[in-house]
Amino acid sequence: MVSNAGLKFYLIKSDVMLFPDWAYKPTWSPGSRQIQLWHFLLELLARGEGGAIGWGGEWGEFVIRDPEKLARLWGERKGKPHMNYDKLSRALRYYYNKRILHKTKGKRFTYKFNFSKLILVNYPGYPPPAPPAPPAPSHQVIHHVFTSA
DNA sequence: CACGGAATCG
DNA sequence: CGATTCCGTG
Repeated sequence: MVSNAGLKFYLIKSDVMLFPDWAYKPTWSPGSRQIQLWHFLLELLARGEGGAIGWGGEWGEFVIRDPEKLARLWGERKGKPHMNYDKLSRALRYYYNKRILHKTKGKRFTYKFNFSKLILVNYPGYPPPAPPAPPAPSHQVIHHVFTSA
């Protein structure tokens, strides 16, 4: 992992993933509030932990390989020992209206992040006035994905 | 499994 | 507000 100009880069299965700092808050920031579910999912995905959850075919798509294990992990993080996939998935469904996630229909346990909307929802000041970064060619494509609506 | 209303909580 | 809990419906 490499930090640079408020952005973090993660190497995952030979793909370079980029998350803005605010999007990668495994712990609670200055505001000191509880971890959010989609933060938690990005955290597991970024680590490429592989077991419970992993990236899917399309950009931003992910597949829950072991739903009950994921629920158990999530429950541990939140101190909810009775967490299960039924309840976790309800929380995911609430993300549909918030435009953070949507379901990949037909594909079991498969959802997809709306990365650009994620930025709008959680970082109202986006995009920053001056994004003058002279990015390395390898990062430029991905940076563009994030900055375009 | 997936969806979404409703009540409830911290 | 962002879940958690519970549950009826398809």
